[in-house]
Amino acid sequence: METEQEKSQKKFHHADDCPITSTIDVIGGKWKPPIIWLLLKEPMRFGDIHKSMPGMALKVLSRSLKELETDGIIIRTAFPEIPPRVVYSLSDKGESLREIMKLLSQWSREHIMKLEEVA
Amino acid sequence: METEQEKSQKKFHHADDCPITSTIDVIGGKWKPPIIWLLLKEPMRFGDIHKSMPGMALKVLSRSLKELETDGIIIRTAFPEIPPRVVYSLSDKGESLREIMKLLSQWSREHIMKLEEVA
DNA sequence: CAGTATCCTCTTGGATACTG
DNA sequence: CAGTATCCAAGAGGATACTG
Repeated sequence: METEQEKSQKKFHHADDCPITSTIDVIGGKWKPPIIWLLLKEPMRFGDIHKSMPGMALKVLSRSLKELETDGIIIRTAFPEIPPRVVYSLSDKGESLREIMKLLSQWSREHIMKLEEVA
Repeated sequence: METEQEKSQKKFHHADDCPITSTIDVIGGKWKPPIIWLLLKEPMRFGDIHKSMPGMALKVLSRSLKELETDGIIIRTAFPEIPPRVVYSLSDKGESLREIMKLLSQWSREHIMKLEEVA
């Protein structure tokens, strides 16, 4: 009998069709994982996210947030105040990434950070 | 009491320190996931991997394989024959990605492909 | 405060030709 | 067969100045 993995492997012939690639497209890149990771803890304002990521250019943050919003991972809520206040939070779809994020983080601690201790 | 997630979030202030980012660095990019996915099924020769990924440039494949080898994910075995034969297989560390890959693939099927059916 | 606009560099990805 | 070498295009990432 055919396994689940074999079934889904038959589905793709190009990388674009690979189910894993399409997930990486959504959560991949240098800054999206830390952004999701932060928002998994609590909703945050634009400026606070920025402050939490020293080194990330403003443009990169705003583009990342826009893409995550387009992909339905996060929700942007703007309050019509002066000065403006914008809060980003995870959608249900974004929340559903929690287990994956935990696994990715765990794998890193077990397979990457331990090497650094040795080095 | 402090959760596991809170503990590891304290550890990073830059994206480079984010544990999830360092995992994405290893398995991210356009072609690495499909390569790992293929090798999770069985060891494969260079040419066969190439044939399985139409559209991927040779240079990209060889660079990806080299990086995966450097990161300890795959093992390169060259047989001293003419014509040469080189087989790539997963290391234990690569094999340990199986659960993550399954989750990523599953998430895609549940949250991305279903949208395409509607569209 | 929450972004845009501009200009820049570096990496990734890609097509094609060539080699041990 | 299993790659390299070369040249090129596109996008990600980054620093800084500006705006509603």
